[in-house]
Amino acid sequence: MATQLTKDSSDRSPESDQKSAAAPRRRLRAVNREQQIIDEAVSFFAEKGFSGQTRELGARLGITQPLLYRYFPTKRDLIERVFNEVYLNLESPDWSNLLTDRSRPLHDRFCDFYGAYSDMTYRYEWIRIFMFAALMGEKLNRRYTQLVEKKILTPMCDELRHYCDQPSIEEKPIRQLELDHIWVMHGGLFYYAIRKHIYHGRVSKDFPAIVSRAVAVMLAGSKAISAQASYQTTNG
Amino acid sequence: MATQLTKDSSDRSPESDQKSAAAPRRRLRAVNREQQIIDEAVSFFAEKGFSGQTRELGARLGITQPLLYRYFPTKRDLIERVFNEVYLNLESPDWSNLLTDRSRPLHDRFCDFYGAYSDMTYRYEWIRIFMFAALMGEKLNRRYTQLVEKKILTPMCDELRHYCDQPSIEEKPIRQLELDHIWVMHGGLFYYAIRKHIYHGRVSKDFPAIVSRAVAVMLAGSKAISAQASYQTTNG
DNA sequence: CTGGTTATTTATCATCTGATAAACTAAAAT
DNA sequence: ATTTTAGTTTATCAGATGATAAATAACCAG
Repeated sequence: MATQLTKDSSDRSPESDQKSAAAPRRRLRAVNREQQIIDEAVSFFAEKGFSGQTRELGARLGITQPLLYRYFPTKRDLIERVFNEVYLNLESPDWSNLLTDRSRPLHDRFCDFYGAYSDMTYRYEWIRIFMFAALMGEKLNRRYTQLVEKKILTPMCDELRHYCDQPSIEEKPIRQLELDHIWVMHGGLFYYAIRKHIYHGRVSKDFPAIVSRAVAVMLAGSKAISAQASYQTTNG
Repeated sequence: MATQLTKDSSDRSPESDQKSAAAPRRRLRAVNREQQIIDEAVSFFAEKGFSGQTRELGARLGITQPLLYRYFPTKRDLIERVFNEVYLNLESPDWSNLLTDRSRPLHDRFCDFYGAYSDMTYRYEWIRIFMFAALMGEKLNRRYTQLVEKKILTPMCDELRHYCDQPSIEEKPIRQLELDHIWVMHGGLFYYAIRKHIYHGRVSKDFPAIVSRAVAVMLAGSKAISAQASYQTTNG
């Protein structure tokens, strides 16, 4: 209670007549200001969640809160723009090319993929906004995980089948259980970013080493297991 | 203003003389009411997050909002009790006994552990409250992950070393990278619950099958990898 | 049945918070 | 220099929200 939001305007004496230091209210072109707001909003909402208040966002930008409403009709509209900003990059890259180039060892392909993928998504802002959105019940997350299943995990699955001398996904369709198996590795690596950026826990810096080992174990283990009948796809 | 808080007292006609249906304001003993509030608060905050409003919580309980403040001085106090309720169960069970019983196959031990562990933690309320708390910056999560590392992952690591004919953790201490390796499987399985309860994504029902396969692959893969020099602990 | 205890409600406060309208002013146009 | 445009602030609203005090009534003891 009584958490004063009024900043320190009270303890700034009215005698402070330093004109130059007073930051003479610079004006930006609309397009620039809008982008500036979005950029700061990404950082702000990533830190505070979407219940963060518009006045505080304004303060971080050095502008007043009503100015936000010149550029975004509602807070919700601003949030949608933030989603776009963070999410838009995801459609663009075509990971499957990286994953399915069979002229290279599978281990290397997976490692390189996670190098690129983690650069894009294992970031403080990305991870946290993604999780905040998920907890809010945004549809964004389901759409994204479906995209991941289609564009990343399914190709991975096919390559893994090939690696283990098993029929391709065209010959034998993928079951959810098989996707979930790949999800364990994929989610396990993603969880590294969750531990880092959401739990603020201690994680080793050498993420490529984690990836390399996880991939190596997964490949070797899958090959060994696929030799046993019990883990084969049961339809046959 | 004039958002009527009085529930549906307005649209209940004064002629409704059904004494029984009118729910004549039952009183509970303080202890029972307190527990009832906590139980509902767990469900409520799990769904809405901790920015959920006390009036809505009261409505779900069929009581007025000020009554909450008879039992909990502030909303924060109620939240702390919710943390306790969800978190308290964690200290009690001693997983290491289950994990370190070398008279049983390691695969079975790991599978049984995840059966019990998931029953406790892969629940809607637990997962979501845990994630909400983490995003709020609560210290609960770091404490918990440290507990997991100490009580679960470290024993697992030791058993895995033994399984791969490597020196015990007493002979050669565990590095963070090695913990992170186990974290990939552990977090990967936890991520199944995240996909289910936070993303509301499609997951296969047969979680034990996922565990069994993930464990089998991890064990076989680790054994295969440990034969290669490149993935040995480098100090030696 | 009566009176006391206390669980519960009603009424209300103070502040927060998203949003709007009008005044203001820096920068561009003439 | 003057006018015009448009970026920004000041003032303010309406509803939301955590919290408090006093009134009410259900339950229990005698």
